[in-house]
This record gives sequence, C-alpha cells and structure tokens, in this order.
Amino acid sequence: MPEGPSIVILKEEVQRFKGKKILKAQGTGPINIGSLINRKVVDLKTWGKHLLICLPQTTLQIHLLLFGKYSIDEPRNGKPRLLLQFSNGTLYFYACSVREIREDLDQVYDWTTDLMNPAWDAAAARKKLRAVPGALICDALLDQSIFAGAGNIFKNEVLYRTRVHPLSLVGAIPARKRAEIVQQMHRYAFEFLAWKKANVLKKHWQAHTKKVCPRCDIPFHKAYLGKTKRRTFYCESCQVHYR
DNA sequence: ATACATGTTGGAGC
DNA sequence: GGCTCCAACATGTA
Repeated sequence: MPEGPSIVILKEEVQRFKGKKILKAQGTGPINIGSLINRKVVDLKTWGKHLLICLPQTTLQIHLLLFGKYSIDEPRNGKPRLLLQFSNGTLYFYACSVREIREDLDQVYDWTTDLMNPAWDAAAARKKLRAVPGALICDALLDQSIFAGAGNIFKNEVLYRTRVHPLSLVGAIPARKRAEIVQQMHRYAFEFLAWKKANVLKKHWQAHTKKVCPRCDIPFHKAYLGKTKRRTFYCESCQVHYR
C-alpha cells in the first residue's frame, strides 16, 4: 500500500470529495471528530507517504504505515480509524495514523523533497547526500527528509539498476554515480506509479523479493541491512561496493 | 501457525 | 540535551 506513488493514486481516487462537505465523521485517535462536521474539503494533497485532506484552518494527515488500508463506499471489516461521509460517498481509513496539522502546510512540508511533486529538486537531494558521507546508501535512500515517498522497494530496485551495493558509503560513491542514483529514484517513482496503475508493478521488479540476479544469474543476497534493518536484495557480483 | 511485510514513533539508555 | 537503538503498533498472507 504505502509508498509515495500509491498515495498519489489514493489522492486521485478521492478527488471526487474535493469541495464536498463532511456530513458525518467517525474515528478513533487524537482528532476532534465532532469538529469535522460541516467542514468542506478545500483541497487534497500528498507529501511523500502522507495524504493531506485540507479543511479550512486545518489539515488531516493520513499515513497508512505498513498495514494501512482505505476504501471508498464499501466498508471493510473492523473499526475505521477515520470515516468521512459526504453527499457523494464515504471514505474509510483503517490501521493508519491520523493527525491534525494546524500550521500552514508550506511551513510544515518541504515540497521539493517529495519525489512525486512537480517541485521535486534533484540538486537539493544531491546536496543532502553530500552532507551525509558516513551514511550507508541503503539507509540514505529510505530517508524521508531526502527522498520523501521512497520506500523499501525503491531502495532495492534503484540500487540494483544503478549497480550500487547497498552497504556502500554515501561519501565513497562518486558524485556522478550519486547523481545517477538521485535521477533513478525520481524516474522509478513515476514508473512505479504507471506500473501500479496498470497492475503490473511486481512484474517489473528486478531485485525486490527476487532469488536470482537477472543479469548474471547467480543467487541474490538477502539481508537486513543498515540502521533501518530493512530487507535488502542485492547481487554481490553486479553491484559495486564503494567504501 | 508462526513469521514476515511497500513504515514510523516514542521512550529507554547512553 | 542529543543521539541511537529497539519495542511497539496494526493486519493480511504464506
């Protein structure tokens, strides 16, 4: 469910509620549910893995985390974390984090960090990478303050495409190669979006969950690497270890 | 059925 | 005070 492109799809699916008034709201958690009634959805945005439901004066931030689910019109089993009913349908969110943001969104979010946003700034990402030479690249690619919206699939696929070993030190990777990684992160975000929409995302995985390197045919390594200790699939032979 | 998975946070312990 | 590490959370699937 949750990487940035999937949240963009979610935003597109809920567009019909933009401009609509909340007729009924239910939920658990820190939100004052009663205060939502009769307020209008003035905009729908995303930043990284966050869906932002903009109301006058305030914004609801939905993060689906690892297991979050949503549905439109058809409730699922269990109690929704948030339910919003409009004249033209009902939106349900389950097992997600729901927060309220009262500050101006432009103060809270740096839109240039979001891979999916037109404001995405590759040069800024390169600069942030330059600033963390001691980090492992497998951790840096999951850093939401550098690549908002990227997740574990991005990490595995982009490191494989660019032939970079996940344990490479950011500072040891040549600047040109780092630039290529940044560019591929952005490119993969939009390929992910297109493939997910066409229901063929998994078919295009070259490394993630794979057992054998499609390039040289030797077995992939699977390990839980970096500070993030996330599942990593890589080829010791094809991916260069910069250290 | 036990483990694992597209993720983040909050608090303990340095 | 700040950094790091780990437990905790939530749910469907193999």
